Amino acid sequence: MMASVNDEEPDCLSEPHDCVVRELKPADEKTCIRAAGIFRALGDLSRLRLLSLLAKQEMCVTELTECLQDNLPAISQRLKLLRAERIVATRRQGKHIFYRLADSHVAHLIANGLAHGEEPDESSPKPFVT
Amino acid sequence: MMASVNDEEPDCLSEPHDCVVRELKPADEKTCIRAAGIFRALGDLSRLRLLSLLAKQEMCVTELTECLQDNLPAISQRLKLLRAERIVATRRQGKHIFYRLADSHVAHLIANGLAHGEEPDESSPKPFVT
DNA sequence: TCTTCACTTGACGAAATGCTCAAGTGTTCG
DNA sequence: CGAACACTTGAGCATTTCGTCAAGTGAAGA
Repeated sequence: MMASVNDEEPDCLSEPHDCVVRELKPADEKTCIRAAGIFRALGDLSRLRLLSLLAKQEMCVTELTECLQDNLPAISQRLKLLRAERIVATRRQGKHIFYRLADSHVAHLIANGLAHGEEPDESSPKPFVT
Repeated sequence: MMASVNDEEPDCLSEPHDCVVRELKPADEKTCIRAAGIFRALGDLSRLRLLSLLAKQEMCVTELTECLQDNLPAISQRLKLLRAERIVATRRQGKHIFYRLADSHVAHLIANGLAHGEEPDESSPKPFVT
């Protein structure tokens, strides 16, 4: 079950090359967990499409359904996950529930990601098979 | 197989409330696909930890293995995926292969995500069950 | 050339994820 | 109150994804 950690001293490290940085630690664990959760939530095509709409303006579920041409429970499930990650926030108005991006930080993240996605590709996009 | 698109006119839209935005379209499809791919790649705890190291400095695979206390094939698989998404780039130096973040855009995205992850949580983090 | 080191790849099983359908909540209006 | 509307939730299934082990590749040095 445990990952078999490489406890043998590799020559690579005992016999140092340019940079030996064995002491360097990854970012704080909780921070990573939270950030990974956000990225994972953004890392789904259907959810990102939905968020690209909410980045433009607040919308209710039925409107999202209409704009995305998808069925309502599917949208609702996605919104539920996005709410759990606090990427979107809600507001009730009568029978309608309006969704919006939770904060400007999230909005920037999405805008930046989409901006990067727009960049021209030198080589092929590579759909990556595991 | 096809999503059962809501082709009935919902009262919600025929009888407009504050904003009726049925014409609003999500961001360009290719852009979304590419962006979602990047976000998905960042949205895994192990990979994000790895990237948080590369955000600090270029490292070879063995060094990453040491810093992350994980086994080498696992790291290599993650790097393969990150390379496919062009999030990291490589450089060969003798027997070593050094990895670094592919560009500053990606670096910003990671930095922003981690910064957001650091923010204090008002309510519970909610590990979201599907 | 033959070995060693550094790393990559393929294959397979376990776990997580996403969608769909059916049923359930909560709000408004007659 | 009771029906209609807007949405949420639960369960089950089909994929996708991730880690692990074993085998493979490529550069460097003896």
